[in-house]
Amino acid sequence: MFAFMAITRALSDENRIRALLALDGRELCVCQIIELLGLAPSTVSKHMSILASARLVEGKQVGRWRYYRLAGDEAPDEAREAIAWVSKSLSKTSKIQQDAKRLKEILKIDPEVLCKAQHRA
Amino acid sequence: MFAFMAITRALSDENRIRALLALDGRELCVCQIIELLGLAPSTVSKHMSILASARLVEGKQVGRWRYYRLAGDEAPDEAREAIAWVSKSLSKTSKIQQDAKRLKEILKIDPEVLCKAQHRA
DNA sequence: CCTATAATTCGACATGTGGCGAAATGACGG
DNA sequence: CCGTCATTTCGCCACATGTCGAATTATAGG
Repeated sequence: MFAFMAITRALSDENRIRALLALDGRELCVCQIIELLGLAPSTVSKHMSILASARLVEGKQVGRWRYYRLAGDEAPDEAREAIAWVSKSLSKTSKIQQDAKRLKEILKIDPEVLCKAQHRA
Repeated sequence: MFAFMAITRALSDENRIRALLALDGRELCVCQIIELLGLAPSTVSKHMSILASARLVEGKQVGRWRYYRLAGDEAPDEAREAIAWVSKSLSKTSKIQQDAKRLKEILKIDPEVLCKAQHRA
């Protein structure tokens, strides 16, 4: 029940939903999610840690970068089912499609360059 | 997206989840839900209206009483899928089973008597 | 080592939310 | 109509949460 409520609370914020769906089919570096959502790094970091606590996503450290991806087989059923439900319900909506489009552009940028640009802003 | 977020926000409170699952397979009068959750009538009323706005439940007025039941076929897919997911994930947990047991006792009481008892408390 | 830098943690603030009790609403029975 | 009573609405309070910027941590590369 506790674990389940962690999932529903994690899903109750629109920016977290957008971050979650951005991870559909790929890994993303934190700075790429920052770019997509247009929020402060600290805010995005907190959102991702909430998603990770709920076991909806997993993070892995690669050098200075941290990559997140959707929870895989080792995650609890309820988490994977939640992801499926969210994805099915929203992947066709205009907001999420717009994000997908914007993400394509972001992925073209070398992460190195992206992070430095954020540092200056 | 708006409608979807209404669902996830509705599901992000434990008492609302308990109320939702209590409606699995039956209609309940507001005073019965009040009794189950042990909250003030005004609080329960608000919870139910949040669930209803998200189209997870429907209310119908019968005389002085208002009955709620789970959303049926006319509800959006995402709402019905959410209910299925919640039910599948939680119906076997001890908290929800306890609620089911307690609900059986509550259903034995004449609603008329139940409401009056609450009025005095 | 020392600097630069990606990410997180911390501290502060505004806003949102769950809770209650009191007052309002609406429906039934005299 | 008028009182009774189930429920909702309103006003309020305590607390949770989203957000940011500043300070901190950890890692790569001179």
